[in-house]
Parts: sequence; C-alpha cells; structure tokens
Amino acid sequence: MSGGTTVQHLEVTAPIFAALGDPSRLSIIERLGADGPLPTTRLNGPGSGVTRQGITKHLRVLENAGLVESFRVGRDRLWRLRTEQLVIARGYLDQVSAEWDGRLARLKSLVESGSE
Amino acid sequence: MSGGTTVQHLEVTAPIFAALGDPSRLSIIERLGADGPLPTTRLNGPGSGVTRQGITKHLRVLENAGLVESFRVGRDRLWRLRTEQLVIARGYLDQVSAEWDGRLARLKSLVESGSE
DNA sequence: AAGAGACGCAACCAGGAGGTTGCGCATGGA
DNA sequence: TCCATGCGCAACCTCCTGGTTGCGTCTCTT
Repeated sequence: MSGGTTVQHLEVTAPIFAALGDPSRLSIIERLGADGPLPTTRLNGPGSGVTRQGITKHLRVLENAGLVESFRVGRDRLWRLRTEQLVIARGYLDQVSAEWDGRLARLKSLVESGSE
Repeated sequence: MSGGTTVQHLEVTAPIFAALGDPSRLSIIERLGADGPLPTTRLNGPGSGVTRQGITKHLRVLENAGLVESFRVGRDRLWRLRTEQLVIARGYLDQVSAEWDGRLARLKSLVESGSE
C-alpha cells in the first residue's frame, strides 16, 4: 500500500455524497439500478409524492453529479445509471475506513508497548 | 450471492450520505481517519475557514449520523471516527452498482438474442 | 486564587434546496 | 389533422442549513 493511489479528493466526492443524500434521489437511483433506463414520468408515479418537475429537478442534480445520464427517445427522455461515480464514492469510503483501521491498530500497539 | 443480504434501506443510508455530502464535514472525517481522536479545537485550525462553533455544528451532524463519537478528557472533547456507518454506506453503493451491472448484462443478452 | 483555554447553549441571519404552479413546445397516435 | 402525452423553462415560495456572534461554565496551569 505505497502512497499515491489516486485518492479522490473532497471536491470530487463531496458533491457525489451530497447528491446521494436525499431520500427522493436515492430512491431514483435504486429504481434506475433495478429497472434499467426509465423515462422521467415512470420515475414519478404516486409512490414518489413529488411532482414531475420535482423529479426532473432531482434528476438534474444527479446528472450534475455524474450519477445518471439521459437520452431522448421520441418524446421520452430516458434516464440511465452511471456507476463510475458510485465506484469513486465507494473507493473513498474504503480508503477512509482502511486508514482509520490502520491507525487504530497502531494506537493499540503503542498503548501495549508503552513506547512513544 | 443469493438475495436478501440485509439491504440497508433509504431511510438508513440517505442520512449518512447527507452527512458526508458537505466539504467541511468530509474534511473532518478525513482528518479524524488520519490523525486519530482529536479535540474540537484541533479540528478547527486556520485551514477550515470556519468558526469553532461551525465545526461543533458539523460534528453534531456527523454524530447524529453515527459517523463519529466523542468523549471528554479534561476540558477537551475528543472525537473519534466510527466505521460502522461507512461500511453500511459502502455496502449500499456496492449493491446498487452490482444490481445495475447485472441488469446491463441481461439487457445486452436480450438485444443479442432478440427474444422477448 | 486567578487567568486562560476549551467547550456548551442560544439567538440570529442569509442563501440555497426542495417543491409547486403555470405555460409553451414537440412528438406520437387515432 | 387533432388531441393527448411527455418535456423544458421560469417564477415563486418556504424551510432548512451552514455560518456567525455573544455569553456563561468548567477545567487546567501558574
């Protein structure tokens, strides 16, 4: 584990987490992950409790975060999941917890040996 | 990989992502992960560009999300990272992207075989 | 004992986020 | 051709959030 393993920085990851940090948006992500590319209206439905415009806004946020992409087919706009950003976020979480686990181990051995 | 692997639901994960979705807070998480338990003031410093109270607020948000915990030592309150929630969030991201990858593969084979 | 350092609580403030409504424009189907 | 459907754009509103200041309390140090 030599240093410099392309750590994704705050400025990259924070917006991703921010985009995921809303129940409506996270729900959209789930549905897109499970039921493949879907038109805006299908993402709406009575279960969402939000207007179509509301959904559209959320989709734009997700798009800006790079979490989804869209393409038009006829009069529909289809939305599809992009996993790249999810992978980045996942890697970030991995890094942080790994770093902390390592530090914990080091602290523990310090305490046990009593050295400084 | 048979189904039902204790999927963490929206209501659990969204708050975690929301807490991580702020640059200041994510920065705190990083520092706590790297430099172990730290007092509030140490998290502050000139690099943060925020008041101590601002940091305290962020810490409370992180605490409510279960991402950090604290304990007092003398007149300091030390903050420590908790990895449980990080693991949950990571697992969630794993699930979603895995699901989508599977769906993609299925869609592809559908197109190639021309069935359905 | 007294000053300084670290914190907690509360009030306050500006801006952005989530959400809505209204309207106009294309596209598909009868 | 005409109507319904699916979107896009824009204005608007409310509430939460990030951030600040002020002040009081406790603990450590000298």
